[in-house]
Amino acid sequence: MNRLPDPDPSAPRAGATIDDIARAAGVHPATVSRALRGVAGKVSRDKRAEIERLARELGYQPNAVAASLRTRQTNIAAVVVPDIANPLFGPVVQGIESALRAQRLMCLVAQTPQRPEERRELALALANRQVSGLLILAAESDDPMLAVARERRLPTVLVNRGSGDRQFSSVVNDDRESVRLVLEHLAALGHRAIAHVAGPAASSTGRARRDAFNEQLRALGLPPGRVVEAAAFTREAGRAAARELLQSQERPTAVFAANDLIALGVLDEARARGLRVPGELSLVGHNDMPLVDLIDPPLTTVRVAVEQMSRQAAALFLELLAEPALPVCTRLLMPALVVRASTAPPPPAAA
Amino acid sequence: MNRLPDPDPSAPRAGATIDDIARAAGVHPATVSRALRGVAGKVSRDKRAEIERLARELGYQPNAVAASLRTRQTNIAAVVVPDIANPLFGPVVQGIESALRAQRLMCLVAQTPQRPEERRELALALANRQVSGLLILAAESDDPMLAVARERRLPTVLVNRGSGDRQFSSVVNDDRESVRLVLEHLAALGHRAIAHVAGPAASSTGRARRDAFNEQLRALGLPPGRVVEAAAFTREAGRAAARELLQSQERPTAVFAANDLIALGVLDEARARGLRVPGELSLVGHNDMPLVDLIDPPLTTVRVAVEQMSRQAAALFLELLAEPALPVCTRLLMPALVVRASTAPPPPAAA
DNA sequence: TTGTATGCGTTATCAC
DNA sequence: GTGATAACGCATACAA
Repeated sequence: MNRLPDPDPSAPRAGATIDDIARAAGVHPATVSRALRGVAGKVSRDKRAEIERLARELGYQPNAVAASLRTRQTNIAAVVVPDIANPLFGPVVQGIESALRAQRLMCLVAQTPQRPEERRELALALANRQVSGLLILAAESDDPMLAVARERRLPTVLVNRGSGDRQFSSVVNDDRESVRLVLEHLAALGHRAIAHVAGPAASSTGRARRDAFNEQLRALGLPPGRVVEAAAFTREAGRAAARELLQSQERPTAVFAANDLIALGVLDEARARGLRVPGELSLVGHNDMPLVDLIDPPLTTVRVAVEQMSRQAAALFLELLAEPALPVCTRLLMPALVVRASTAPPPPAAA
Repeated sequence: MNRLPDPDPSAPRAGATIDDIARAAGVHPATVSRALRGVAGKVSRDKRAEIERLARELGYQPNAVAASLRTRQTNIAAVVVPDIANPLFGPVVQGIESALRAQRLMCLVAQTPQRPEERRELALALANRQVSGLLILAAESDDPMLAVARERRLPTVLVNRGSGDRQFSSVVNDDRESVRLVLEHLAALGHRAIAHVAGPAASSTGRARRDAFNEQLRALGLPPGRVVEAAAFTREAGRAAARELLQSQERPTAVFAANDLIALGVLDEARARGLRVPGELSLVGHNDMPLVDLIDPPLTTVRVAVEQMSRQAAALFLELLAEPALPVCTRLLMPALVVRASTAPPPPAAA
């Protein structure tokens, strides 16, 4: 015999189960289960009422873990994000959570570990918890998490990064368009010496924007621009990268930063060197994160359709849950240039 | 008989269970369980090795849901937060998640619904999923979630809001100290007509800062200041509240906003009215959120010990899990004034 | 419409 | 050390 006295010997309060209700109502547990879940046309009007009354009376609360074990579904979405505090990812997660919870899905949120091994472990842990699927923000290329997703056949949506091999559905900003908008704007102002502070090569957006940068420069008939790589999408990394860029002899007249944070770092460095922005140096960021409209000077940047991104990601995820065999698809989001005051024509001398 | 063909008739890939391994190894499932969990001194060296080998070979992955059902613990912490995208809460959640995952706890993150009824439902849903406990950010007073936490005996930590009735442990900024720092600073600059744009009365920080405002004004021998209430902790609400404040005849010479977002709204409104900040109006925010150092003018504000907050919240939560009967405790975090350029002496005429 | 039987995958107790 | 057994709480196929 096993009365399971293990977990807690003090046995605070049992908490009624379906069996308790069945006993009280003089019916079989199966009937209670059906009644409480409102299975249509399967339980008589009065019995149902009685069962519901008793459930309320006994303070019955269903055990979702037990139900999950039986039905093999948890209704939990795993959201994996590099950094919740990031001003781009935060809003995306917030949008995803809202959309998903409206469909009765809860979100297990985990931050992406650095080491590949830990990433793999994370994905495995998530899979072992039987999550319904994965939403991965800013996955890196060849991410071990993707391998796990494939092995375990987890419905997966990539957000803000495409899968190079088109193995997973994704929702991403159209980075080539972003870059085109920026460069056209700078070219129209008269800039020809344009540099790019790229994001880490490990990130697909980092690579995509860098490639597009070179490509669009050519397309616009501009000379090749210098590219330096920031070690991360942070203000500090941006500043470090800018140091290299701004101390050289042929200083660019305009800098396109891979994201706003990096742009702020560039701004820090320009300030430190006494360079006026935009007088001596034009600066463009990317993402239009909150408050960049209030800094001095208000930052010209590219607005990513964050709301669309989270909406579409959630929608795609739900489709995938409903139809796991759904063909892989990529949804491109159109960016918009937001011209503010950090860009101006180049100084006469340099033009 | 029931082979449970219900969930998925296509039956993609079984996925080995403990029983499969037991069969393959010619031992009892219980032994496999013990071996795989590394229960000390309970299974022979060689049998364990063999079992581990087979587990690897069969690609065994434990089903955490089943284990949770049996052990009655999920190792999932529920983090409830008004808005993940909020520049204060985002970092707090990020810190909590990091600290908790280091202890093998996953975070179910949910955003606080507006309606009390929905809040109650959320808390119930969380409890029904058998989460190990709750971390609630910015709980409102008389929050139905707290009632559920009590009823269901869920280990609960309140973050950035105290529970009025001291029923729950909490980690909060010392708001009285915050206000003291601000008012001393403004008084030292020579301000006497100081107003406060308060947060919603429903929030404990809103109330706490407002009360402290009146109290500290008296303590410093300053005349009572006007208080207007913003409908929410947002830039828009701040602007709306400021409208009321700045159009009146006896305009204050300094405004203390309940948080930075509200302060930005006040700044918007001041700008719209052609008021120079800090020349004609000094402005102080609260929280020192990212980028307020870069806006024009750089905002004088109060820095909340965000990292400490998440660290302590996680630590307190873990203590509570280990010892549910832990006496209720409140951990106060010391704020720091960050003086930047949005504050200056009042204009001569008004001084 | 309701009851019966069984299993989801794991772990704890008890006896050997 | 190991096996046998019995749950954890719920939900379904099937029979009645």
